[in-house]
Amino acid sequence: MPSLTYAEENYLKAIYHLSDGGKHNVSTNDLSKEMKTKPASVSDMLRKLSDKEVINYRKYYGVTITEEGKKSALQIIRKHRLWEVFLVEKLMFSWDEVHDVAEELEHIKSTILIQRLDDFLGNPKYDPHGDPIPDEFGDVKARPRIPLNDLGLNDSGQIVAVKDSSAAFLRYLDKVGAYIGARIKILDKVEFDGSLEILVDNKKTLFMSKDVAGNILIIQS
Amino acid sequence: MPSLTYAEENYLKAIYHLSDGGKHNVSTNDLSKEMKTKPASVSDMLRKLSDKEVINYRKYYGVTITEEGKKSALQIIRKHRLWEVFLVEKLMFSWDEVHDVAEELEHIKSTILIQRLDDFLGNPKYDPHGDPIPDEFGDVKARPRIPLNDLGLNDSGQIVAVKDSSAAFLRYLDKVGAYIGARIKILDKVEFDGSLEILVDNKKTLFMSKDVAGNILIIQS
DNA sequence: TTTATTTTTTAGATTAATCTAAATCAATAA
DNA sequence: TTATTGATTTAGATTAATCTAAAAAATAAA
Ligand SMILES: [Mn+2]
Ligand SMILES: [Mn+2]
Ligand SMILES: [Mn+2]
Ligand SMILES: [Mn+2]
Repeated sequence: MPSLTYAEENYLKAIYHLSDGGKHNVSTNDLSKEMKTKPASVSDMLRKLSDKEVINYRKYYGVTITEEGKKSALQIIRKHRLWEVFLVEKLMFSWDEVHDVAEELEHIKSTILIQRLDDFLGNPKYDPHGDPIPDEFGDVKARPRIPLNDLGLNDSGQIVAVKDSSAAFLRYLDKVGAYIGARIKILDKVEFDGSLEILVDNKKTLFMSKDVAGNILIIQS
Repeated sequence: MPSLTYAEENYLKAIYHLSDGGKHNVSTNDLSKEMKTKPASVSDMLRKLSDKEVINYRKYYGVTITEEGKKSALQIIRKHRLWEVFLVEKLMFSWDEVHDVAEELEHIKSTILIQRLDDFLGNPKYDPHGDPIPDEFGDVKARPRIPLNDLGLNDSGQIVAVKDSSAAFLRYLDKVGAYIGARIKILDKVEFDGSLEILVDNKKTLFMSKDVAGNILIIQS
């Protein structure tokens, strides 16, 4: 694996995410938006990443991630998610507080550190937002997850992840009492605006907008 | 406290240490040696640190650290040492493995992270090398410590810290069975080369060179 | 108290990561 | 199929952290 700078790691991770794990092409403008840098800066960075052979770059046609790049990206994601677990499980952070700190911790370079952190945490399979943690070889246990939106009336399932990990969204979920692991059932779907009424843990009913429901990921059952 | 870059933090910490906590003046060449950079680079950096008012810099006459600078340095040292405790106590690192990783972790910017790490570790007062951990206000519980060298024949005491934290030295101590907390007594002092014979925990006798003894710190008793 | 030596600073480059402004390419629309 | 538009790249700067080589200042030696 080529050695990447801090900034290169962040770009590569963004490319991995925006391409949905390498499935699609990513454009300069999309990256520019994601990274909050100007398109010109992105072009510069793409040349560097291409030189290091972690992406395939054809000028004017966007990028795809290489197999090598995917491996590197998955190691960064692994670190990010393990640190998130550490912060929540051991340091009592709430799930809306961990992202920015993990964004820094993910760049600490030490293989042994991550191995031992993984063991210390009991080799967790998912992070606090329900996202799978790649193993040391980059293998990911992907569960099939669908947006809460896609359930029909009277369907039921379990919340397993969130699509949006912003503090604002997570705090909203805390407030209304939606959490990962919660069992839910669709009591009503409003035609007009796509909003839902759901039953949480056979106990509490909850109204939520289409927008919110689209960011909650479910395993149907 | 002014915000410092990664490199600025490392220089400031070096200045703090080389000046023995602000007691002495530090020269450009000394810093250059410590930081493994050229004197020219040090001069550049001193101007920057001076602009941020963490050091007093008089061209050609070296630097002293300001009160503000001392505070900043102590926060970095606090983080470094807390992370070292974490690595040893929780992740099963040995005391000779922690330094380089802590050197990176100390730069993670998050007040809440350090507060919670401190609590998680049970508010330790000393790091794995016996060095005191400054509290959140920068207050340090300094114990009087003397080099093992300075003890006289039949004097006894307890190992509380090491002066040299290099992996080589620490592994040597592991090998011969000297550790922090060990009770020791001077059985013999060789005039010729300053080497010592000591009794460890009333059990095991140990020979060590003057050089080694000078890097072991003791509280006499 | 001159001269020589050592230390320190300045000048001028380089690399990484960013920016703005200008140029260029590709896709779309007439 | 050409013109327009929007996306992307290139050119030229800037800031941070380093370097080498040269100049200047302080210290030590004669
Ligand atoms: Mn990051
Ligand atoms: Mn996450
Ligand atoms: Mn450091
Ligand atoms: Mn230490």
